[in-house]
Amino acid sequence: MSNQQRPSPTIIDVARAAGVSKSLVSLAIRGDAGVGSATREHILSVAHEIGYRSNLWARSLVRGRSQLVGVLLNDLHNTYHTDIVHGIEDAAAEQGLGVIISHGRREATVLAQRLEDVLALGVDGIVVISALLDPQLLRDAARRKPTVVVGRPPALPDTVGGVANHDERGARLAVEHLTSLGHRRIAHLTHSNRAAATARKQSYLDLMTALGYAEGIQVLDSEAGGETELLDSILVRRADAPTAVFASNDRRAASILGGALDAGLRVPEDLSIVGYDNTDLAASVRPGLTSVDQPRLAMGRLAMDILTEMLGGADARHEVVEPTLVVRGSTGRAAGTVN
Amino acid sequence: MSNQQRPSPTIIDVARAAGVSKSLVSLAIRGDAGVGSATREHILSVAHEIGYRSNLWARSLVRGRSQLVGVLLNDLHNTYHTDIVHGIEDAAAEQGLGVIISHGRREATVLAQRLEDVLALGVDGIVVISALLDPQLLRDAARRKPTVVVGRPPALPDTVGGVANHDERGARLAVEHLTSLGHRRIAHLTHSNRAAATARKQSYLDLMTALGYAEGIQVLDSEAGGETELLDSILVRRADAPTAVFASNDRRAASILGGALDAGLRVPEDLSIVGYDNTDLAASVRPGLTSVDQPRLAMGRLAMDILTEMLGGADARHEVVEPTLVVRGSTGRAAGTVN
DNA sequence: CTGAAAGCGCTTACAG
DNA sequence: CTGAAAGCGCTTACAG
Repeated sequence: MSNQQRPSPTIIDVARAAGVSKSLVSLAIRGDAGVGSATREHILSVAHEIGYRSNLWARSLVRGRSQLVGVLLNDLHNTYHTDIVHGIEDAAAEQGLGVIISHGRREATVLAQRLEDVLALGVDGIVVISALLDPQLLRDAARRKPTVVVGRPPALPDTVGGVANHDERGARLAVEHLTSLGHRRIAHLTHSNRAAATARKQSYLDLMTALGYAEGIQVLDSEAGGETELLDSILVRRADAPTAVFASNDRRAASILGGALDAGLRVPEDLSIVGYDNTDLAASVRPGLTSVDQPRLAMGRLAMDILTEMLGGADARHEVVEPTLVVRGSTGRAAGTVN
Repeated sequence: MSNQQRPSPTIIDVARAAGVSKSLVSLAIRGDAGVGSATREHILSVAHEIGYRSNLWARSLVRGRSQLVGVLLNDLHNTYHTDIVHGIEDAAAEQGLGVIISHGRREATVLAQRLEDVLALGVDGIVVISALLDPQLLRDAARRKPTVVVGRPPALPDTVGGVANHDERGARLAVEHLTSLGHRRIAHLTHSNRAAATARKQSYLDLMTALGYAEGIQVLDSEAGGETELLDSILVRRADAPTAVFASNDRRAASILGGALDAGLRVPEDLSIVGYDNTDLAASVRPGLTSVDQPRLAMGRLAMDILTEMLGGADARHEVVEPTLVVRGSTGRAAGTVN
């Protein structure tokens, strides 16, 4: 029952047990070429035997780095992040770097605090998977340790690395898919005024206008009754009711899908729906959500690659990756359209 | 553009700038009562001015602890974990402890490696939110640092703290709900042979038998065609086809819900479905999933409370919490049942 | 190929 | 109330 922990052995204990000096133990453990192989074998086996483990604090203190990178998530809940983290971890492992994860519980102030915590912990670099952080905070962080952001903060300082998907093109894929199915009145359901959401909206507006469907434009605020408004206009069969909606993310798309089904509407017959991010949710609901997919694993790797370069002294750089469209059952031909 | 970081100031820099000795700086920063308030103010303002931040490595090295706890997740993807983590964080913050998160990407071997990494990092204690870890590994971890498991590993050593929900009662809630709606032929969709799944299955078997519905028992392996088998038997209207299914978790429940809808079945008219865990997914799909809810936030807090006790030298203890049932649209009266 | 010494940044007794 | 000294566990030149 007792949970007493005995102090873990140090290189001095190993040195004593192996009958050598502690510097030799240090060299042997780190695989220094100047140690005889017989000696090294002996020291290593003794170390293993007495359960020696290198003390990361001492090692980091003297070396001035920890071989650790901190990953900050906006929100643990968002499955969108998961693949990005995996990409980061894969690339980090290849560099012999460990990864520590922290998250802001969707609060910018909490996230800022976590950034501070992770920095205080002594990581060698930081990847922020969030657009929630203030550019000034990012700039400050970058002054302390190489920092890369995945996502689209309001303005990315050039001292901070960046990876983002091409939101304009993603939105274009969504709108083009719908118009190719014959939709002319396509609503856009959004809320946030973050850069990514703004870019998606603007791209939607531009393309609708360019295609000559300006009259079919309808921007709805998902947090201000936009969802209800949209569904009502379809239910009462208003002539200008949209036949399709492009939501700025899957969460909103799933929400309006649920609302539509609850109201007795058929999807996609009465309403086609496109989301953004291609999260788990998109595949879990019925009908499945057509959604714009960001190459998340690749984005994570890319972020870590940029960080690795910066760790090596290179300047920060910004990369933009191409989204693709994943078509599922939530989109179909517009009513009255001939195939 | 350049990402040069200047070395951060140490207490020696602060001491020099403030015109005092470095020990005094250390005392002042840690708020030692023996430092005059004027002196303390002065030192603190100088420290702030030159951007001093305490070096965690050095501090941990000399104090022998880091004020950090490691949280290990089976899988970042599982939203079930999120609230537990929040509970842990809330309780940890009250103790002035920081939290580091790591995860096993659903692989027991990866998780074991992460456990090792987190231990090597020098955390003061560990909370494992997973039943994936071998009891022997847990025992070894507990010998090094206080360890608490949330979930139900095959066998929990008494040197390891534990928090779990009462799976037998949770399963009972699910089955009782269905029988109260008139269901007599209730299938159980499961796969894993982990302790939690086994307990849920056994409880289902016991209750069905005790209620006299032994003939309505049908255990299906979700990974071995069980889902298809179940749906087919309903589609071909076999006399003994189940009218309801209790899935051992929400993921399986959502999967069979999707399959049922894809096959043109109505839920709950043709099939009632109950899940377990009450994850986000349960509320996102349509109809919403009736699901057994574990008090996750409370479980996280409880785990951290137990860890705090152990950090103070107390023995490990095991707690079991009560699940509740959240009813949504996926369950309804059995066909032919009079209300 | 091996050992003695200095030092990373901090905390902790211990004198004054 | 304040300062000089030792030491946490390690790595890194530097002699031998």
